Amino acid sequence: MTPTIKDVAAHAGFSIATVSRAINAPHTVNPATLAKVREAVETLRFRPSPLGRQLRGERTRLVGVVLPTLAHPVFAECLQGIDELAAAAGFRLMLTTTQYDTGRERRAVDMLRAQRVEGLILTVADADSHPLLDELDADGPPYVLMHNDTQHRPAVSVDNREAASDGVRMLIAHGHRRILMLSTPLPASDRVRQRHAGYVHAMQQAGLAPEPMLEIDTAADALPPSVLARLTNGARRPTALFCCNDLLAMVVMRGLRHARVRVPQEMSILGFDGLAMGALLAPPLASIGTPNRETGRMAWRQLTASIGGECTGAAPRLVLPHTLCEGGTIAAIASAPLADVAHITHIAHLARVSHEDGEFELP
Amino acid sequence: MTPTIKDVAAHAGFSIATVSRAINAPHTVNPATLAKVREAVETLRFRPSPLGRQLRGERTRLVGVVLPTLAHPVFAECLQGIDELAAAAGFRLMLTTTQYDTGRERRAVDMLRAQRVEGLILTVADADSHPLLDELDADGPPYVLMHNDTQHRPAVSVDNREAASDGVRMLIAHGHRRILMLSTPLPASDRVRQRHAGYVHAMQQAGLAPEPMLEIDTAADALPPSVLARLTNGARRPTALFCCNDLLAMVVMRGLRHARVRVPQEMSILGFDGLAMGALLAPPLASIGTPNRETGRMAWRQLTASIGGECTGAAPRLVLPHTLCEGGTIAAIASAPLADVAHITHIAHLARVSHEDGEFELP
DNA sequence: GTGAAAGCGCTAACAG
DNA sequence: CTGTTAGCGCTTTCAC
Repeated sequence: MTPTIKDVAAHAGFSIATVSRAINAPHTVNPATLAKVREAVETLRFRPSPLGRQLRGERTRLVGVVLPTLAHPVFAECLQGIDELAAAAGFRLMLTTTQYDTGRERRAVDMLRAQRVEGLILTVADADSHPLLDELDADGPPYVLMHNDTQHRPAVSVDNREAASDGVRMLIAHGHRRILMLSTPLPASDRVRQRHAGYVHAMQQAGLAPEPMLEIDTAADALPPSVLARLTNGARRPTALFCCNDLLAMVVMRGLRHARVRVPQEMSILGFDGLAMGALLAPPLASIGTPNRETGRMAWRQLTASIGGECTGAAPRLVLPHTLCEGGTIAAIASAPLADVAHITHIAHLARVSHEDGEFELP
Repeated sequence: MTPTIKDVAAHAGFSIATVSRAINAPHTVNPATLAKVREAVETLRFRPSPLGRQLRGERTRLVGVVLPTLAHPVFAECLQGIDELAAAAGFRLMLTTTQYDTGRERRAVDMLRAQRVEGLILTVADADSHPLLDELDADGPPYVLMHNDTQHRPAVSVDNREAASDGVRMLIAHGHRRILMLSTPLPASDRVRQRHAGYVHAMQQAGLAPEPMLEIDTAADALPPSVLARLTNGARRPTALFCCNDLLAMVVMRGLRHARVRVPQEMSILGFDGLAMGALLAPPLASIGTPNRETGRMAWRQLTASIGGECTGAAPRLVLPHTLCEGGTIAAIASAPLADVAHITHIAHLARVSHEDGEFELP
């Protein structure tokens, strides 16, 4: 069996208390004693069991992470960011995924609380109304939402509304007037809601008519005829598509390719996520980038601030800057000038970064 | 504070022993008592602390997972597979990533062993010679390697050598004779070594001359002139490229596109990994697919078999079937017939599955 | 059927 | 500076 502090004490010829002190407060023991204890620790290959410490109650050095899925690179990158800092700080990560299922979210959090995690980092389906989070606020360990875009709870994310607005304004600045927003058929997350609000805002600001999101089935091999018709026929035919995420954008690009619609000549495409892989497409996908790794890192920092300094009960909301990832999927087109374009110019200050965050790692 | 078994005992008017029994062996207590205890558990919202149980020593229900990175979809998908089964079985996952760093691998395993995990699932840089694994064999908890392709240790993976051979044989069957294998500049992992061995084997079997792997810097924006020259000039000019992974294949495809080399007309491309995203490229990337989610699941099963049934000390090696993901990046070309093509025909039995494993999940 | 008590590995008073 | 002791939350004999 693995050696315990008792074995070390016996081997070194001291009490377990002295061994404990030698390990946790070396300066309080006699150097000679220290040496003997260290020697015993070495020969027995003793590693103090966190369980004993954890049971004593002070700190478990455990943090729970709850994510919808790892199949989406955005969340995998966030987790990567958390893990970097957590490992360096000597914390252990307990991970669960939920597949966007509220029941699984609850079970996961219950399990993690039972394990006495010191804090939680989580991405939930919808953060605005969520009894689970209310409970956490009331009597739970500190937590930080990640990628959830809500005003009412501690969270780290980009401003999805503003980011979407910026993207749509860029499309408008390129001469587009009929811009349609596309989304996945899943029930709207807070993120997607915010992105649509941003789209609506930018359109109205420019005096253009926003439309409801058009839902696309990403599982299908091709775009259904009805969708294709909506995209390519009639006076309402859009000249640009704003896709609520990059994977959707890629699926749509494939669908258009099969339908012989040229991108960007006949249709401009803007995605959201800034996946590194988008830069490898032909043409490279223009997208709104979110700093995923950095989001994970900052969520960690916010959380440890709450854990360490008891001062502020809840971490504040932290808004990280988004970026515009330029690509080849947006064409400038000639069109009637707008009455007012003053508000468009401010996007110039945005850094034009190409996929800053996600560098691939090759196996 | 969170309630303990003591609080429940006090509330119900029984001893903590009875409460413990009511929870863990309900049939051994008086039904009336059971009801009272249950009621107390409900009102206090008592959740037994795993820490107490874990300290008692029997089982921690903790499993450690050590991966090189999550930035690569292959590993993220594996983890997804593990998590599915682990959560269902009531196990908790402790995760660490290593960035292919041996030092971090060791620290991660040390930390997890200290936490008294009941088992480990890990992907290491190179499994064949690895003191860490020898230690685990000697006195550690059971472990299973995932995606590491080695004969000498418990592992779940595809047969990388055979998979690579199958892929190269397919290229040969399409008429290709000058086939080059491309790899990333990283020090070779056991996987890449096996894949190259498979390439060499298939080439020699067909009487063709294998060549050393050509290393490509995937971080660069374009292919360097020297590489481009090797790929496009002279009599040794290859007609097909076998890339040791899909991301590399995509980078190479972009490089060729920029150099105005048409795929597949002037160059055929075969990748390895079967990333779902490959199907979204133009043309869709042909690749050798690995069942990642299933690899994770099977690694879990192998591990729990070792944990549960003390019978076999070590789980055996498990080889999962690979698949050929058809795409549009391979062209048939006319070429001199081979002396012997009998050995090629056997690839017909391989399932031609298009990206069976990785369905995207959209946020 | 139930309770008292010991002990898992460790830390933190409190004595010596 | 070091040892003794009392728990942390829980399970598990062993009596009653």
